[in-house]
Order: sequence, then structure tokens, then C-alpha cells
Amino acid sequence: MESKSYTEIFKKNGIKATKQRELVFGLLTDSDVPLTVEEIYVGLMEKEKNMSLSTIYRILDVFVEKGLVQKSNITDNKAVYEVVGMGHKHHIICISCGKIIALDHCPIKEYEKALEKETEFEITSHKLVFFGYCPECKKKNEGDHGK
Amino acid sequence: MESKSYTEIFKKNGIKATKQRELVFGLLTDSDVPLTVEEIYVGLMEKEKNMSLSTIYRILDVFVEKGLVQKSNITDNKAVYEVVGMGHKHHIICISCGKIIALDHCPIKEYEKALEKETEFEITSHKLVFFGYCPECKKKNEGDHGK
DNA sequence: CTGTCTGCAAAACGTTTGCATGGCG
DNA sequence: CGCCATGCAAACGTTTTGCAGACAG
Repeated sequence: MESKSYTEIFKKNGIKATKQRELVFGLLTDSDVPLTVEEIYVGLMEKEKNMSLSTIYRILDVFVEKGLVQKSNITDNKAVYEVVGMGHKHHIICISCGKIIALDHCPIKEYEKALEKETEFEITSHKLVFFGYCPECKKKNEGDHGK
Repeated sequence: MESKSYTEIFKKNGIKATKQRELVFGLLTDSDVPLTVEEIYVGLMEKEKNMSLSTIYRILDVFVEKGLVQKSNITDNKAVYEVVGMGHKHHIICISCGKIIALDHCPIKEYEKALEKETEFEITSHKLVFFGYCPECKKKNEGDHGK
């Protein structure tokens, strides 16, 4: 919440510490939902007005490459980013308001192993996304989206 | 394989039959892998040289809206499309050669129900994608991508 | 015949890149 | 002080849109 420093995390992962990287990582860390690049951009404008979009893209690429951040191409057009605590995340998206929620539990670890045998692929990762109506939008729609 | 007609399917779904729609739907039906718009485009150039890219996009939008076709934003940049027989499809993608294979079995039907209770979302659909090395690329990489 | 679909071209959108400058180690 | 990171602007690739003409029902 404060302007905490992530220098140690960066050092441990071979990432040079810069003000921009601290800001981006901090915003992602404090967020409880995955963020788009644009959301990061506007979210940091207050703190660092000259922050460039391309800088954010480049920073996120570094974080993703180092395994600190997970990039998810969930929706049609925009990628979302979030810090990876331990283990990957899955998501559930409200198709009405666009809200995205991260899920920690992964229900397909065993299935993945079975699938490896069946397909002879070497599976390295997977992505799981659910779509539906969040509690709030569910109420609003009550009785009319069933056709 | 032949220039079979899908007029009945279209009529049943309230879609006006046109030559372009027949061609696109036919190509998707005959393909055993999901196709990108560009693949559809080049795949149809032989049969219909004046086919426009935007027409393909618009046709696919109609098919998706009517539930005949599933659109999947799996990779970072391009969407892929495939006909939905009965039930949705999942995918496994080779991160080396880009090959995409469709999976019919869905391992998370029950989990979805549990998740609905837990999150109070009304879940309408989901997407599951696996990434890894296909049998061929696995061989090529043998012993060197483990770092 | 009428409304929808198509082709074309241009625009929009998210993302990437080249280059000169700036700042971390 | 050297090299990597940044800002800016321009380029990129996919997808969308406006419009006039073509076609299905």
C-alpha cells in the first residue's frame, strides 16, 4: 500500500530496479484482480505522469519472462496481467460487466497427467477461464437472459 | 468434402444462405483443427478468389452469435474458429510449432457446479487450453529445453 | 423488389519497435 | 562510466467499419 520496495525480489530474479518497475509491480501486487495494460497506465498516471505505454509493455514482458507475472489473453482483445504468488491462476469473468476474478484452486492437475499420456504431448502449462454472470449482474438479469 | 449444402442448417438457425457462408461453413466443417481467419481466407481463395477478409469476419460473427461456431482467443494475437458439434471444445497447443488440436472431453463439468456455489456466479461457459510440446517437437527438443 | 450481404478501402485497436536520451549499478 | 531502461513517435498486424453495389428471399 505504501511505496514499498521490491528491490530484493528484483535482485533475486536478475531484474534491474527502476522507479517504473517498482510502480508497475506495486500496482499489480496491490490489485486483487488482473489488470490490463491500460488499467496499469491510468492507475500510474497520478504517481508518474510521464510513464509510457511501451515502457509498461516492456516491463511486463520482463516480469512474465522471469515468472513473476502471469499474462492471460482471456478476452478477445486485451491481455491482463497479475502477479503469480505460488502457482498459476485461473479466472472467472462476468460477461455482463466485464469483471475478472482470479481463482487459486486448480482442478485439473490430474487430468493434465492423463492427457499427457493420451496425447503424447509434454504439457507445460494450461489456461482455464469461466464465463458467466457475477452475483450482481445475475440479479439485474433475473428472469430475462434465459432467451 | 464435396460442395455440400448447409442450407437447412442455416435456415434452422435463421441465417440467410449465401455462397460465401456455405464456403466458410464447409471449410470449418471439413477441418479437423480450429482455423484462423487468415487460414480460412487462403483456404477459400482457390474456390472464391474475390472473397473479402471482412466478409469472413462478419460471417464468423454470425455463426458465433447463432452458436454454430466457437471462437477461441487462444494465442496472443489471432482468434481461431471451429464448428461446435455437440458440446464445446478444448484445445492443446504446441508452443514450438503452433499446432492446435481440439479436445472433445471436458473434465471440469462437476467442478463448474461447485464453483458456481462457491462464487455465486452463474457460469455459462468456460475455456480450457493446454500448452506444451507435441510428440514431434518433443523429440526434436529432447534433452535441451529442460534448461 | 427490398433488405441484407458483400467487396473494397480506410480506420481503429492493442501491441511492438527504432532511436536518442536518461538513469541504475 | 557503460549499458540497459525509458519516452516518444511511428510501424505493425489483426479486426472493425462506412459505403456503394450485388444478391437472396
